[in-house]
Amino acid sequence: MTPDLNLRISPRTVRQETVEKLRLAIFSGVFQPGSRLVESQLCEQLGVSRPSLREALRSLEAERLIEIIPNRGPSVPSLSWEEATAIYDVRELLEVEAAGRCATLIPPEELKRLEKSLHAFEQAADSEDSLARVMTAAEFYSIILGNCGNPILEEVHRGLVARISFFRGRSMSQGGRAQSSLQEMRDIYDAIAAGDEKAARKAAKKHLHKAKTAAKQSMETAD
Amino acid sequence: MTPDLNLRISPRTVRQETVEKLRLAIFSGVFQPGSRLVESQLCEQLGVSRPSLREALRSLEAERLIEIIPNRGPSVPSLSWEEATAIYDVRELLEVEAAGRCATLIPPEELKRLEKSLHAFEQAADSEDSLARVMTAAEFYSIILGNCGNPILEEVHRGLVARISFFRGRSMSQGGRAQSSLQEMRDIYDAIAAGDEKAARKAAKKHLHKAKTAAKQSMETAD
DNA sequence: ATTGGAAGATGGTCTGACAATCTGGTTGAC
DNA sequence: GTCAACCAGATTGTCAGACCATCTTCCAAT
Repeated sequence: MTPDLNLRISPRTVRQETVEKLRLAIFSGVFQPGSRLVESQLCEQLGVSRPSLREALRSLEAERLIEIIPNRGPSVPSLSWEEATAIYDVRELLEVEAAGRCATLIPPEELKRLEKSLHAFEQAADSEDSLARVMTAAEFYSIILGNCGNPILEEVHRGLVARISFFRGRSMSQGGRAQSSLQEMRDIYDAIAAGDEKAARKAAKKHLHKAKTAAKQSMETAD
Repeated sequence: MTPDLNLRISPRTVRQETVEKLRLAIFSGVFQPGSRLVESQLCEQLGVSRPSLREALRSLEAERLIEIIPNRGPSVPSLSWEEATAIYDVRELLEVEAAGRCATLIPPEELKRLEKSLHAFEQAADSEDSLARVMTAAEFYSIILGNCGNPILEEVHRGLVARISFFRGRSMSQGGRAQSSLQEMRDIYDAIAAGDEKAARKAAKKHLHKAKTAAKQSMETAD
């Protein structure tokens, strides 16, 4: 068995970079939800031609990161609370399963990485950098999903999390949320480290429920 | 509250039709897995320009229905058994949840539709039309997923099912598979009709396990 | 005030072109 | 005869420019 023959260099095309730049812009909130994205403006800002930009927009549309209405063009969708709830529910389904599988499957070196990422989140939780909180928390999940033995689970999860990144940023900024989140993540880590599948599922479920509640509150107190 | 103002006509663009035509072509096996899709040829066959075609290809790429390697172009990915297994496992997670929710949520008229689609599958199972079997079975699931109260669950499920359509066609052609599938689907229907959430989950789980096993066998007996 | 239409903005689509890269076969050296 | 280097064709990546269809907005006429 050849070990991960990923040596194939993949030339970075203009379109790929465009997709990544736009994706990052959406995550970081440069484009507010509901705002329209005008092709000619984006072309100028990104320095790419219209065909390249449009291909990039199609990719993002298929990822559901933007909406494209015929003859009106692309815009950043503003998630309703109903949709966000639906996403959180599916996330719960996936994360609980992943945490459970991870508890029996994760190799020692990956467990080490998980511990490190937990510490990184701990530091971020103490700081005021809400972007760092979201990033380190995402890293923590990413390791769990990456070690659940099912790449599809990971892929689907990534897609869903991307769509609620806007909510995560806000709920993580809530007073006290980061600290309680940290405790919940510690519980997940402890369960996985102990190889206790059932406890891992339970901890993951609890964490998701709390995250959902926090998101809802941040929603209601907004503007 | 205005009731579902979906009157907004959506003009069918060239690109949308191109996406649908290509998707259908992949489902029905016109493009064999592993085969390359040459842009210039597709343009001629579909009667669209290269920009339009390329946008359509980007959409399909994001849906994971095709793979695009830089400087080598698009091709239909040939699913390994490992990947197919991973997809079946996630499908199970989603379908079990959907069947369970559906049991308590489905309104009477939708239950009627579900019954009808079960009968349609029954007829298809007796015939030799394997495409009809796959289509009617898909309809059955579609109704369940559409009434689970979570549109995201439905959306993710649709995406996954699309990727294993190739396998479904083959396993449905296996001797006896359609009949045993019919019985399993009856069990799911009965549980939902009775409003028995637990039984619905159990039946859905059993069905998926059997479908997975059948897919594996059809895989092993192939060329 | 409402309706109707005209003008500008924007997206949808096409044509054509050129450069970068890949592929396969041919040639040449050993 | 085998292997390596190389060259030509095929294919994709990217761009520029254009045109028509549609939407939006604003102004004028009733």
